[in-house]
Amino acid sequence: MITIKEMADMLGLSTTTVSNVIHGKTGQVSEATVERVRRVLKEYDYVPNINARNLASNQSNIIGVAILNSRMNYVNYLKDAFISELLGSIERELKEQGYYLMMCFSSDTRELIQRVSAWNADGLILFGIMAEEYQEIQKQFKKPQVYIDSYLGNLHLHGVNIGLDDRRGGYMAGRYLVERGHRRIGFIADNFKGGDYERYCGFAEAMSEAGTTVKDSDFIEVEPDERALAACYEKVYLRRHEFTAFFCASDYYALCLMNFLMDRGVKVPEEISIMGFDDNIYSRMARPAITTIHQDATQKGILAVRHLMRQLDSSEAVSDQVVLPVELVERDTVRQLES
Amino acid sequence: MITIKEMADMLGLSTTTVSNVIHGKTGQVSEATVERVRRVLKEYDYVPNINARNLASNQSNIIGVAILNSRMNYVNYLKDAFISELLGSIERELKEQGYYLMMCFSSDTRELIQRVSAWNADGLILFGIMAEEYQEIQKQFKKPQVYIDSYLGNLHLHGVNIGLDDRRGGYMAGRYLVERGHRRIGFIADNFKGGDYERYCGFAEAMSEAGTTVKDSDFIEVEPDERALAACYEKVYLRRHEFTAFFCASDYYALCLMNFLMDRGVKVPEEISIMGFDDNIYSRMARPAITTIHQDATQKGILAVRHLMRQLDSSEAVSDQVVLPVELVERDTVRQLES
DNA sequence: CTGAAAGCGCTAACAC
DNA sequence: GTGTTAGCGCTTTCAG
Repeated sequence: MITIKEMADMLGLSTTTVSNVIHGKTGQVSEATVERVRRVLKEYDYVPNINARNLASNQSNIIGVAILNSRMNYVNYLKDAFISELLGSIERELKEQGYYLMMCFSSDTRELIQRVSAWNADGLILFGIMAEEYQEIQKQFKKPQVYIDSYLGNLHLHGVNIGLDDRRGGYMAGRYLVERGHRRIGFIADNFKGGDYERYCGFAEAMSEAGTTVKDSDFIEVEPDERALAACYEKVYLRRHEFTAFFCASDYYALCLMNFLMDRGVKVPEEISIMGFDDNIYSRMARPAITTIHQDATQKGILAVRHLMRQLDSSEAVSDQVVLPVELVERDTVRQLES
Repeated sequence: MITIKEMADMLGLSTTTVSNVIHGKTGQVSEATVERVRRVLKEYDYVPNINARNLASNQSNIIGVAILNSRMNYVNYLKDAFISELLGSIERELKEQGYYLMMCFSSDTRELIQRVSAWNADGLILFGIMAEEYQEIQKQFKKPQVYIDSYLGNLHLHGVNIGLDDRRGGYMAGRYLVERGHRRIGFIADNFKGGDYERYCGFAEAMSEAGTTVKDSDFIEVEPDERALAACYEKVYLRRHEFTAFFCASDYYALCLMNFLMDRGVKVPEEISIMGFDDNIYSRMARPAITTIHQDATQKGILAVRHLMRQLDSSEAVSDQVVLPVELVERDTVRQLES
């Protein structure tokens, strides 16, 4: 790999001049030398040393993409369809903008911050952050950041959060089920914080508008891991007669539940109705296709990057809360109950 | 962010000494100073500047992970379940070994090489490479590399290839179908190169053992994009009476096909049988669950990293071809035909 | 229009 | 045990 200095020597020029034509600052350079330099650049197939560049310029064009999950024993984050679509979308958009993406999957805020500091990342996109972590990050990391699906309670937000109208999504699902005569509905999620909690609240609101209150025991907490999930669903199966429908906080859980029940001879939606949340491949490809609440992971990723770029460009702190809309996608897993 | 020099000044020591205790080269340093340095390290929360370190040491601990796909207009590679599982597994394993992963999704070999050269990556893991690209990469990139699922024809391999017994997988599928009385079988893939071609050959071999030859028109080429795929399946639907079964080169295509047919009232497996390949979430979660050929993406990722580490450690070129076994997973989409 | 030179933060050979 | 020093390749200010 040839260096600027070598080329400069070769041409009898200074490194400054070579560097200038590399960066297109060609206003101050004569046509002739520009041409000579360009030729050598091509001929020797010059590739800049990014480490040197970053060191000298004190910026990196790296954006860290963090998925923190304190309670999680996820083995492979990318097995999650939502996460991988989101990450793929961010990667694409970042590349388009000339930035590099650095994955930061961790369960430890300190580790995350160390990583991005060590690499001198120019910005951070964070997914699924809660209030405590948020505060730690704010304290340690002073560069632009965009949050996705993060619930910071009533903390003042420094930066941008790309969120979803989770509550309304939950409400729409609840309302839809209620309108079809369902009153005894189980809510399934792997946590009751953040977005899932909001979905629950919206759901409960719709229920109470219909004059039904949701009992604590209608909350069903499951575990993400495939085997643990099956164990949870075993219990759900035993309790199935308590419910006419289940509203799951993700399509994945909805699909797993549906399969679990169908494999035991329970008919969906004849005997039990199911709704999901996300409208990703799981609900679309399921048969019967699962009625769900739509959100757009790709769009979230794109928006996150755009907002980060805006901060990077303006170099002034922007605070913004963007809330993406949800939409009900009616498919085949909810039955109209006769009254 | 504090620097080594600052700490050294602060302590009245040289940068060497500080650097030494940072790296645990504490043999040459007195207990007392080690302690003093450590205290400052903690107190000021020292984080090394990786760009500086890389520049000075001329290595980066970065491993590029490349997915080249020349013919592909993939919008989002990570939407592919196999790729994202593989990538997640590589990420995890790389982190465990103290390396950083840099994604290189591109359709252009030159771009890839530039990227990894610019960052001074220590090694490369490449997925789905064909002979021509392989030669280009060999010429341009001189550091350790591991290939995954790459078919290099009869080129001499420099490096390691983690492959799959694709041909045998195809053969097993073909044989299985033949044993159940199927003779008119469509083969569905999005290309007829590399692994998919091998799968086809194995399949054709099993067919010819049964005294049937596969016609060119039994080759059905589809396109990855969701809408284009539907258009292809429209044609398949019209030709459905030519076949009693379809063998798809991926679970994804199998699931899409099954849904497409079922949505039009075709019963699977009663009217038509379907087999997939991969044994990933698509075949497992489908109903009826899809009979398929198993392979382990996570394992591939882990092996790729391990083999790369071996090369990195020994610093001698290793050439190796590892072929992972396949296995037939019998589920519910193949019917026994009466004779 | 072009060049000299300082410095980014760290490593490592070598000297004391 | 500890310190000096010369880079790594590039950017950027300032001077001609």
